[in-house]
Amino acid sequence: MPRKKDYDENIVLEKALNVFWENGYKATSIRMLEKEMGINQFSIYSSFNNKKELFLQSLRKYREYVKQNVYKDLLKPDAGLAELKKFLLSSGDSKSKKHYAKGCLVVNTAAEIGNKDFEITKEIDLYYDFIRNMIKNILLTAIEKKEVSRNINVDQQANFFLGVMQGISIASKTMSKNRLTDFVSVAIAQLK
Amino acid sequence: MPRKKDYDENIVLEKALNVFWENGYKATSIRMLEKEMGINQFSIYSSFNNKKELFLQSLRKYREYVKQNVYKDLLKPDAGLAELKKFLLSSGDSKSKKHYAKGCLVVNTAAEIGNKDFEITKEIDLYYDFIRNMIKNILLTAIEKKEVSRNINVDQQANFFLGVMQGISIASKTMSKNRLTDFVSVAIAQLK
DNA sequence: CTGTTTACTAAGTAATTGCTTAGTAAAAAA
DNA sequence: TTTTTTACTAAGCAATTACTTAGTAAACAG
Repeated sequence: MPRKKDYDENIVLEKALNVFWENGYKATSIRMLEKEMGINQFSIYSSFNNKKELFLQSLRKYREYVKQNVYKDLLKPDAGLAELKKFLLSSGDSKSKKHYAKGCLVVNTAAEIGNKDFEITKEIDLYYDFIRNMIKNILLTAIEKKEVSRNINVDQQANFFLGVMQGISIASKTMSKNRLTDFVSVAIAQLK
Repeated sequence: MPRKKDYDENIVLEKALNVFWENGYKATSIRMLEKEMGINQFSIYSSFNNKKELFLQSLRKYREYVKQNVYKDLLKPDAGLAELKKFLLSSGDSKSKKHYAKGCLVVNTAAEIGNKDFEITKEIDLYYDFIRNMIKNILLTAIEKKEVSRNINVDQQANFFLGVMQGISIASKTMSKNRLTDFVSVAIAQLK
């Protein structure tokens, strides 16, 4: 019977995800991936077929990652206006931690590849669906908790905050914390 | 005395701008530029020094371009709430015209290069300053015209709409017209 | 005309791109 | 142990990358 793989595909995929996140799709070379994933090119191709499929799998892994990390608090069933506020206001702080903000991998990908590749666009859509749904649930909870008016249009507001989050991802790369806070504050305040 | 150039540097720069706009910085090769600009590589290098400087000049040209085209109506001294509304609501329509939306070159560049290159970041900042200032003037006019309350925080609102416009640029690449309209409608409605 | 200066064409540079292949190592069924 | 199957290393592939260089063409002062 065959020899066993020396590496865990899940672990090297997460490392690949981080290289793509740091550099973007085009600017990430197989040699960079080889180095960061800690395996030979041959192994990359035997496990992930080609660069694009490795990227597609990275996008899927990213969705998993943010659910368990970035959006953890927002996904709790009782998350309401307070959690949304806290999350958005802290979105600008990532810049102070690191030398520069990486932004959201999906937003970066939308900017780089947009609607040019069908399969990549499908992954972008899936990510947006996830965000939109999460926000919708938060708003419904906020209504239950009487934190916001019953009269708000939940779907419309979910699309608004999805757009705002795309803006934040870009803005956090170059804009100052104060200006980002202005942006987010107005977005939240309009919920009355 | 020397021979004259066979091409107009202003014209070929505008063509270069469009190649960068369509493909992004990294994905644009000198061969592509050579072909679209209609001149030999030697001429590109003799006029623009290297790829990065050609890109920096393209970013400056882009600012000129949008002032004379995209933001023309918004830059009129009497532009107020009506013009802002009209502009934002029509931002999503660019998608219906073309096969896919190119978005804003500066937003695409912010996503691709972010804060990694000092000179490029400087150009991004200059563009944002221009947008922020334009919005501020529109809001001041809108107050004069009593279209919005005297009590709004003009600087804060300008940063808000700057963020919204970054969101629109990304969102217009993959999101549907209806969802974009939701996003923009809420952004405008909060001005009361 | 001649001489000087710059612009052109076209070929070439080394380095890097995504991907493959030839040869060897290891795991376990027989 | 032998055989089969897959995983590894390392070298190699053609194509493309940003950029240069050698040689020729054109503009015009003298």
